[in-house]
This record gives sequence, structure tokens and C-alpha cells, in this order.
Amino acid sequence: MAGNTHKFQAPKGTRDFYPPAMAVRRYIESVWREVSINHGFEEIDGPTFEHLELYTAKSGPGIVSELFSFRREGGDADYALRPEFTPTLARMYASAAQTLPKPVKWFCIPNFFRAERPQRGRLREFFQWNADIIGDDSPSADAEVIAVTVGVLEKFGFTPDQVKVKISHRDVVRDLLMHLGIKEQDLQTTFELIDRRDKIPDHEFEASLGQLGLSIDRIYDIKRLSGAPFEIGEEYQIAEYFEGVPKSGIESLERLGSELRDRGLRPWCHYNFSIVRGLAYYTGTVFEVIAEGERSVAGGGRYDKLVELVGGPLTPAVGIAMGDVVLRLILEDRGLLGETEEYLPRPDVFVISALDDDGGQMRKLVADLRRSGLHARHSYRATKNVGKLLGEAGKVRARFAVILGKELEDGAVALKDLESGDQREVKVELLVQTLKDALGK
RNA sequence: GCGGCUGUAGCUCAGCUGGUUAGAGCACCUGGUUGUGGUCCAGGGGGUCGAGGGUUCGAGUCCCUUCAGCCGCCCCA
Repeated sequence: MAGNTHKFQAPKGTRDFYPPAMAVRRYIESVWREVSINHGFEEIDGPTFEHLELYTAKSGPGIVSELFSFRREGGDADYALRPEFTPTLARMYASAAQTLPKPVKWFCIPNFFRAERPQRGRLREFFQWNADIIGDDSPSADAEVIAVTVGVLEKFGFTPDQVKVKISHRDVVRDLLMHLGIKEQDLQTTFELIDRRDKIPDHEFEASLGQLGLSIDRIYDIKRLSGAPFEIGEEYQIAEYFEGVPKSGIESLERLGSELRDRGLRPWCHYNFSIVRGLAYYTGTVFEVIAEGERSVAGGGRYDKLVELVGGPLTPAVGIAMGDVVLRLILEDRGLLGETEEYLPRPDVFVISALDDDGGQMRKLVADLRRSGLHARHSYRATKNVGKLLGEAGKVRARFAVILGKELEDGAVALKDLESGDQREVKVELLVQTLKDALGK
């Protein structure tokens, strides 16, 4: 055993999940799943790898260097481990579009792979919750996706002062920028500039805008636009501030704002036009979940062209994705994760034999308990020391202990409540029912 | 792809300017003998000091390479 321990290491950027870590992972997944289902989403999944072209079709050839791609020995098809779910989702929807109701609300919790250098909040394999509504182009669908996201955040125990949903809208930003004098061919550059606003010095930001031919006043307007957030429900302020801007974008924001207010989401949300994520394919509303000092926890938006891009009918869609890596960091930082052991399943009953030879009774009893649906364990240690065995029962956080001893001659066992310490004798044939009653099962 | 820091038992670390068979706490296992718990006592297993090479009489301790981790840059679907 010694010596070969270091022969193989887990690949860079991957994680091993030992029981406590796995229990935490299941907890996170259970929150995602439960809230998704409560909001009317149905769970799906797709293949772990797809044809490489599915990803290059959406993101361009540059994406390949970020993918784990491969070709079979002797084969001629290129594949890639999935780096995200949306292409698979679009493909799945496109190939079944005729038979699917509108809209469909789907969620999934797959693992993804990206060939990037690991750093804080980023690994090469991670888990990510996705929730999408396909076939509904109304602001209501956008709001519903934001609602399920906030539902997840609340379920994890976050409060609106800890995490925020930043909302933007491509059309609004485009209209505002063009209204402020940005030429259409400079839009992309300006988007990227706004996206990098926090990373570059103020004078550099201003200088770059100046190079696009903007006056000092207009540069100030754009700084205002990409700076402080706007409240939900105060869209008129935006319209007033940028007087003369086309109405259509603002109106769609107003409808979204109204939908968010109806759902009681206002404390969690605000407009922030510095969010410019996913320019490549987002078409309307875009949003990000942000916690102070961390990279974004979740992001999403409307992508009305994607299903068509993979060969389906023109179909509106909106979705969100939340990865587990940044989420864990924030949960830990906010003290919302307990000790990992607390997430391990607690045994209902721990069976102890104090007899030198119980004639197989302990094994039979454990088997009966398990057959009746209870989580039953016993020790693998040789000792008959009841104290030590009870210690083990306590360590695995069992709720009850059953002790086989001399009372077995009368067909009874000792049943001890490990939390209260109360103990009583119970006839063996009544044990299962007694335990079930006590456990409320 | 680029840069900085780090790498000693399962975990957290100690090991002074290179010098006898590499340590502690926690965890784990066994026992404290004939039935009551996370305490206590005693004992035990486990490390070729990330790996490879070099300098040296001698390296965990110095140098090079490599792998991995952390933190940034690029990128971020």
C-alpha cells in the first residue's frame, strides 16, 4: 500500500468526492432540484460528450482550445466533452420540437468540462444547474427564470444583501449607446469596453470612449449608464435620464420590472447595464447573480436564435446556469454550510451485540431492519465493549441503538435513544414497528 | 498560453544557518475481560519529506527540471 499512493493523481482541476464531500454535493443538488421542481421545471439530461461542431457552431472555432476534444482511434468524427449545456438543450429541443408543448420548462444538473487553468472559483470539471424556458418570448418567462434562481438562492439561505441579481437588456443598452452617439460598427467594441470597466483605470476607459468620437458629456453619460444600478420599477428614470431614446427597449424592461415586482423579487434585483455577458448569442434580457468580491455565481439570459442555429424552428428561449464551484465559496464564506459530516445520512438504528456468540441474531436483526426500510448499521469491530460500540454509534450520529444481550433469552432487546439517553426493553418482534413509530416513518 | 507563491504521515503543521535510524496534535486501529456513548490511560499501523536529476563526505533543508495546488493575467459559453 505504501509507495503506490502517489503513482496516480487526479487530473488537474478535478475533484475526488469522499463521503462527506459527496454528501455536501448531494445537498447542493437537492436544493437545485427541489426548487426547480417546485417552480414547475422538469429534469432532463443529455450526453456527456457531443459532436465538436455543435460547440463550434454556437461559439466559433476559437472555442476548441477551451474544450476537451477527442477523436476515436481510427474514427473520423470529432467529439468534445460538454463545456456547457445550452447547445445540447437546443439540439434536444430542435429534434423534438414538433411533439413538445409550448413552452417547455427544463432543468438539469450535469457535470461540465473546460480545458482552462484552474483558479479560484474555476475548475476543469464542475457541476452546474441549468434552468430554461423554451417557446415563450414574453417577459414573463424571463421573470420566471429569475424567480427560480432567486428561489434557489433563498433556499440556500442567502439574503438580498448578500447576493444580487443584476439585470440588463441588450436592446436597451444598444439603443442607449446609439442614442449617445455610438456608431453601429462600434457597438461591439463599446460592449467589450463596458464589460471591462471595472478592470481598467478610469482615464483609460474615458480615453477609449473618446477614440470612438464621443464628447466629454457623452462619455459621462456612458459612465453613468454602465455604473450605478437602477432600481426595479423606476424604469421611467432611465427614460428621463436618457431623454429621446427609443421606447421599445425601455418598454420591455418595464414589462419585466412589473413581472418581477408581482413575484416579490424586487429586493433581489436591479438593473445594471454593465452586464454584457454572452454577446455572441444572447438576444434580449441578460442577468448575472453576483456576490461581493467573487466572480459571478450564475448567469443567463434570452437566446432566441439558438434553436434555429442547430436546425430547429425559430424558437424563443431563456435560461440560467449556476455552477457549484463559486456557489460553494460563497456558501462557506457566508457561513451557510455546516460541518460536512452533518450532510451524511444519519442511521436510524445502530445494532450492538454484547454477547460472545449471539447465534447470528445480530445479522438477522440488521437484515430485518433494513428490509423494513430503516437505515441500520452495526460495528465491524471485534470488541464486545458496549461503551466503545455505543461510542461508534454516536460517532456516526445514529438515532437509536439496539443492544443484544442477556434479555434476548426473553425475546427482548434494549432500545436506547441516543439523543435523550432513554432506554427500555422491547420485544424483538415489536422492534421494527416501535422504531418506525419513534422515527415517524 | 504567461506570471507569483507553495508542496514533510489521512488532516493541520514543526524540523535552527545542510549532519546520527524524520517529529507533534488530530484522525485511524488494538487493548484497558465478561452490558452503556463522543472523556481518560496504554500501545500500534502509516511518510523512500510531490516526482526526477544535480551539487556535497553527507540534503527534508541548496540548484535545475517536472507534476500538482493556491493566487492573478488571458478567457469566461
